[in-house]
Amino acid sequence: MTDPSHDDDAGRSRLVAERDHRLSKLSSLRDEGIDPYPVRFDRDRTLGELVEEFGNLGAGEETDISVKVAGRVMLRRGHGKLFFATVRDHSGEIQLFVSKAVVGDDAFDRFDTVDLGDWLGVEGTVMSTRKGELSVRVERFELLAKALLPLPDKWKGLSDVDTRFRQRYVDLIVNEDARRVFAIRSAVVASIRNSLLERGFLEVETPMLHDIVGGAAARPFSTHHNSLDIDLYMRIALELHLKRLIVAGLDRVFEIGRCFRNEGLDTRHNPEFTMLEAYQAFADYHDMMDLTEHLVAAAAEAAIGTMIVELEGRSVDLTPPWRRITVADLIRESLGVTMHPSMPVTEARAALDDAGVEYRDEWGSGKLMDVLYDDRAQHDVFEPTFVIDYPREVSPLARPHRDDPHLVERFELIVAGRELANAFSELNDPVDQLARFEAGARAKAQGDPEAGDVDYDYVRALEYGMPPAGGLGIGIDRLVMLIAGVTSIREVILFPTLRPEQFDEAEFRFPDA
RNA sequence: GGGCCGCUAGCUCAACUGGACAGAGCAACGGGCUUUUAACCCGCAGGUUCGGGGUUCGAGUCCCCGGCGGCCCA
Repeated sequence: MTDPSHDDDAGRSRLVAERDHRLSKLSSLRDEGIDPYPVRFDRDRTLGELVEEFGNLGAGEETDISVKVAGRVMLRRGHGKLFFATVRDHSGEIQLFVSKAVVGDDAFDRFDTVDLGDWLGVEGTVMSTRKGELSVRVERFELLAKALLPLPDKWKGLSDVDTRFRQRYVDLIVNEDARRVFAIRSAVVASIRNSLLERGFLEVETPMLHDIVGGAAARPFSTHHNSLDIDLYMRIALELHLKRLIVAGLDRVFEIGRCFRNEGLDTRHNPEFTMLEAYQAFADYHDMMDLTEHLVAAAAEAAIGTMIVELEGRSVDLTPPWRRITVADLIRESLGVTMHPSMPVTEARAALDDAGVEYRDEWGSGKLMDVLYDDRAQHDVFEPTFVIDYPREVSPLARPHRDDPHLVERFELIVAGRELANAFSELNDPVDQLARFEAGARAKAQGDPEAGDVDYDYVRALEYGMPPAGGLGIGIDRLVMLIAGVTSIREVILFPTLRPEQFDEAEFRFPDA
């Protein structure tokens, strides 16, 4: 390969030229016996801790307290025989004050070769500048890792969404808001986990590889196990294994885990996403509503310190209790139409015709009612609302309603027109469950790609007796979207699914060292 | 899958109804500066305008095909 220092930059991209320039800095350092990628650095505090400890230093005040800190160089300001640099770690930022008189001529020249994006370890004393900026007066510094590629615009950051998601590491370096969203995500998950553990729930992990499809209506990803020579599916839900544990007598269980659905990608769907499911013996769906209110409100409080969230220019108040309304009442309220799963199909179809909603011939009144709710009523629900009592036809794992056998004891939590949670009083009658599995299997045989299989082992489990139980599923990604106030699921998933990038291997060839 | 919108320097963006050599800020490079705060000042360089084809005296701009992305819909 050519020596970059003698290479002709003409005709090459600015990026390649800059990278080559930085590569030549690497070889210069190595020539001087300096390792540009040393093995470790002993810092004695984080930058956040440094700011916390010395934040009240008066302007111009200097200490003789020596510190060792590390961070990435984000800004640089040269003044002849003085450099200012801003370095950042995960916890905060600090200014470096690098004086030629303090570090000496050689080290000062070496600092001149430091690039934005480099990681530095420094040792020096804590001081405040004349303008009152907390700084470290650098006495020694060490390159901890060289950055070969330039950072995006130091002020505007990176805004191209494709690049932001493909190179999330760059997004997180330069976009404060991206860091904020993932801090919120971590706090939300921690809060939910803590809330459930406090209530006596046991956290479990169940298989992601399933031999049959069940627990939800969705198309699965298929894979193959070589040594057993069987096809397997990535799980589309957590439900059926967790309920086996309720059969087992585990009483209260939950899992926070990845599910996979082989569907399109849009602002609300990623092929892999995170679900919380929790099951509580001896409880019903009313108990699960109370639990949901607590989990969501506590998560918002923990993550952003308030239950008022801002979304699409509107405020949503998550303070419990939330409105509870039946599907039938909601349809009546927003469309002026009365529907019930027991109504004649012709009348149900007429209601959808009036609303301009399309349907299929094989759908019964319950399915038609659910579709009308889904298409015409759900989107207008903005404040947190439990929509309850769904048609039995669309809820194969939920228990029949205690007052109306055409309905099931089920709710969805709707916020800002989006479904955040789904829960039931769980069906624990093995005879009824088998019949519903078989109905689903018939639909699958007739070509419904989202229908599931008969899970005989699950029916067998029910035959051993599942206590009455309430179950709850919450889409964690959507909950984080709500609390963080973002409108795309890709904003809350660190590495969302993307079309693979095409690389040119020639761009990754390095000159001989 | 359908409709609409977009793709210009490493990043963020300009470029009139088709008109001259495609510009600017940041980053980079060279120089100056020992208290800056997106430091500043001087200088210099950087382009397959997503790709291909077409129309035209002339295309970043218009047309066609393709790629990638975004939004909306199913």
